[in-house]
Amino acid sequence: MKGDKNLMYSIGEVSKLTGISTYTLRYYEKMGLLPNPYRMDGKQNGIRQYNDQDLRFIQFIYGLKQTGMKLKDIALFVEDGCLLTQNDQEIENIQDILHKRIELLNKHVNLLEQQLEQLGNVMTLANEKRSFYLEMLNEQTSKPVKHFK
Amino acid sequence: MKGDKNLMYSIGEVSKLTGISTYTLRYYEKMGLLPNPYRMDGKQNGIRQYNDQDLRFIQFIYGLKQTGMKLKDIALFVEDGCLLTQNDQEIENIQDILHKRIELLNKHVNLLEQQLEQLGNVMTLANEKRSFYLEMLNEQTSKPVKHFK
DNA sequence: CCTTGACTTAGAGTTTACTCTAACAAATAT
DNA sequence: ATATTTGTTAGAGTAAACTCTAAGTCAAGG
Repeated sequence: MKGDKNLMYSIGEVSKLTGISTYTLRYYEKMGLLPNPYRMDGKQNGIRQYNDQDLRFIQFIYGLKQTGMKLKDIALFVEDGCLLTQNDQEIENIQDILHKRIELLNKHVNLLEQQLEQLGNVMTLANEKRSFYLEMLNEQTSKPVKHFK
Repeated sequence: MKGDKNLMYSIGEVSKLTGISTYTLRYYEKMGLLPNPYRMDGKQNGIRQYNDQDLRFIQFIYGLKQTGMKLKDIALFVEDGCLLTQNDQEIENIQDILHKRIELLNKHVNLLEQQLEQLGNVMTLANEKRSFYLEMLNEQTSKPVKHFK
């Protein structure tokens, strides 16, 4: 709880803080990427209220998405996470759930490592090509310009 | 020309060598990601023939795509490249084209650097979460299992 | 009181990037 | 000679991931 402001945020505020549109936030919720947030009671019954923990969770999930995890895989990950908080589940299942989550994370970390490698390769190639173009530019400018017109 | 086999490849061979489907290769060509390849003359007039240089180009382009460059941006990049081989262009334009290509590559390299950073963050978080789950698993297994059933 | 603005929902529409189908041609295999 | 394979085209279909619309609720400001 250290450093937490214990504030609640509307979907609009979360949208501004994360850069994810409200459409997309609701869509992610529907798709099972985000657990159902608390809703206000009384007259404003139904309005979503996010806390700091929710916000951090959304940012983590978005990080997974941004680095190429499929929405369906993220949903799987989140689904298992939700089961962990259901105390009425049989205790034996928790081990299976933990194994599944660990496996999913392992799979993603592997993917990230591959991406890292490919990214490096493309950067090298891009830099090489850039140097080539820069060289061409130099040649262009050092020689008197020929006009064909 | 060193190391080149100077072979020609059909679209099917290119597909097998690159792992890109023939549908996708033709689609990329239509979208302007790949310059029009040579076609056979005579009776087999119309059949695409790719050489080693084409193959390397396709692989570079695919690398850009795989690391998150939008097809439209790749098309822009390629479009400018094609102009370079049109000798009837006015010479002044070549400098502009080189500047544009360098700018596009700079933009992409920046994007890649950002991705690299985000990737690192997500990996750290994923590893942390994984450790947490592993710890939970250990606690689970060291204690006698409680049955609620 | 009434407008403005932020929220709610279900569901329709859009964009991107393929992915495939249909209909046909030409070369190779049986 | 016929069947199979591999190619050609235009254009239709699909899946994922948004993105928006329509119709409505609620509360604060002028």
